Amino acid sequence: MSDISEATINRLPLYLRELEQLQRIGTARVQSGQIAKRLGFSDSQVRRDLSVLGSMGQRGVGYDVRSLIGTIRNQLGGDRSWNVVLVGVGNLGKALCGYRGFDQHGLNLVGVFDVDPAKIGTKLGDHVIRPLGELESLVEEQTVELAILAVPASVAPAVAQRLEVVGISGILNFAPVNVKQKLSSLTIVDVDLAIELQRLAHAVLRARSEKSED
Amino acid sequence: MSDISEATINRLPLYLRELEQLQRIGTARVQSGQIAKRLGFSDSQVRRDLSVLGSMGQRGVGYDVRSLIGTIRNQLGGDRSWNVVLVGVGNLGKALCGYRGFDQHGLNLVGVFDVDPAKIGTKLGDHVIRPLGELESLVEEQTVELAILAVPASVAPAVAQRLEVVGISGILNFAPVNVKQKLSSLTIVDVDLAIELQRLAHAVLRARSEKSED
DNA sequence: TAGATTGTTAATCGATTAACAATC
DNA sequence: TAGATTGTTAATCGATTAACAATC
Repeated sequence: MSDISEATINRLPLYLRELEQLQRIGTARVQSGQIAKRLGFSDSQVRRDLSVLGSMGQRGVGYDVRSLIGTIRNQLGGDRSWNVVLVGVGNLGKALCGYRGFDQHGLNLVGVFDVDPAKIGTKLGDHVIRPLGELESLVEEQTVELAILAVPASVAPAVAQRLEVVGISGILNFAPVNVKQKLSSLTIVDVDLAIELQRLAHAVLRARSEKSED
Repeated sequence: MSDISEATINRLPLYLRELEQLQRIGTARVQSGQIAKRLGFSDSQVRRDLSVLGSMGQRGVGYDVRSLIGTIRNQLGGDRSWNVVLVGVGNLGKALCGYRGFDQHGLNLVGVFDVDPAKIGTKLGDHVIRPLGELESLVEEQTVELAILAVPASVAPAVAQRLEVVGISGILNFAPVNVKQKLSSLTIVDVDLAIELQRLAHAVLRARSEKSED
C-alpha cells in the first residue's frame, strides 16, 4: 500500500490545495498540464504522481476534480480524522489556533495547554486553556494522536518527551531546536521559521546568479 | 560556486542549528558521526555535505565548530545581512516579529506593515506599524530585499504582486494559497501549516505500518 | 607508529523526464 | 474517425551510501 515515494507524498498536499481552489471557483475537470503550470512542475510529474493513487484520470479528458480531492485526502490522512492538542499559547500558538483549514482536513483541535498560571482558565477561541497536568487525562478520554508544539525552545525537548510518554504519535514542532534527539520513536515534523528564511535568502542569491549567467 | 545541490542546501541550516547549539554548550570540535546521530543522517552524508564547503575538517580529528559555523553562514546568506519587512500583523505576524534568531542570522526587520487603520500607528515590539502605502518609500530609503507575508489568504496574491512591483526579491509566504501564479520571477518559499500537519498525519500512518511489518 | 576520521571515489539507489501507445 | 490526454515505459538525471586511501 504505502509504496508511494516520499517525494510524491510531499507534493500531494500541494495538489490538494490547488484542486480545492479549482473546486471553489467551480471547475469540475482539470488536466495534468494545468496543474503543472500552476505549481511549476512538469506535466509528466503530475501524471506520475497522480497515477499512484490508482488511475484517477480519463484519457483524452482529464481528471475529475471532486473525486481527485477525495482520493488525495484519503491517501494523506487515511480517510480518518485526527484529534490534535496545542501546547503553548504564545502568539504563535494563538495564530495556530485561529488557523482555518484544520477541520477541513480532518484535524480536530480538542485541547489547548500552557504552563502559565495567568493563562490557564482563560479562553482561546472556543477552548479553555488548561494546565499541562491535565494532558494525561485528556489523552485517555479522547484518542489524541497529534500535538502542535509551540512552546519556547528552552522547554521544548522536555515537553516533547512528555508528549511521547502520554502516548502522542506525532508532533508538529515549531520550537527552533532539535527535539528528536531525546525521543525514541515518535514522528516529528519540524517547522523552523529562521531556517525557512535562510533558505529563502539562499534561493534569492541563487536566482540572481542564474540570471546573471544568461 | 553555486554548484551545491538543492538537497545539500536544504540541510545546511540544520547543520548550522546543531553546531550553534554545540557551541553554546562549549563544544569546540565535532565529528561527522556525532552530527549524523543528532540529525538522523548517515555519517557519509554529513561528510559529503560539509565537503562542498571546501575541506573544513581535519582527518583523524574532526571539524572545528566555530569555523564551520562561519562557513555555513557564509554559504547560506552570502556573508551579508538582509533587510526584511513584515506585512500583516495578525497573531502570526506578531509571533514572527517576536521571533528570536532573525538578527542572529543576518536578517534585520526594518519595517512592519498592515492595512488595518486600527493597527496603524500602534507599536509592535520596537516597530511602529505603518500603512502599506509607505512600503515604496521604505524600500527606496533602505535596500529591502525580503518580505514575510502573513496576511489573509484572500488578499495574499495581490499583496505579493505589489511586493514584486516595489522591487522585493524574495517572499516567505505563510498564506495558504498559491501566490507564485501571478508573479513573474520573484523567489518564494512557502510555509503552509495545514500542509505540514497533513504531512505529519501521513508520516504517522507510515511509521505505524512500518512498525507492524516487523 | 597506531588509531582515528576525513575527503572522495565508485556503486547503488531513487526520482524525474521524454516519449508514445492506449484510450477516451 | 480525429483530436486530446492519460498511464506507463525506458532513459536520464541526481542523490545517497559504502568503502577506503589519504592524512591528521
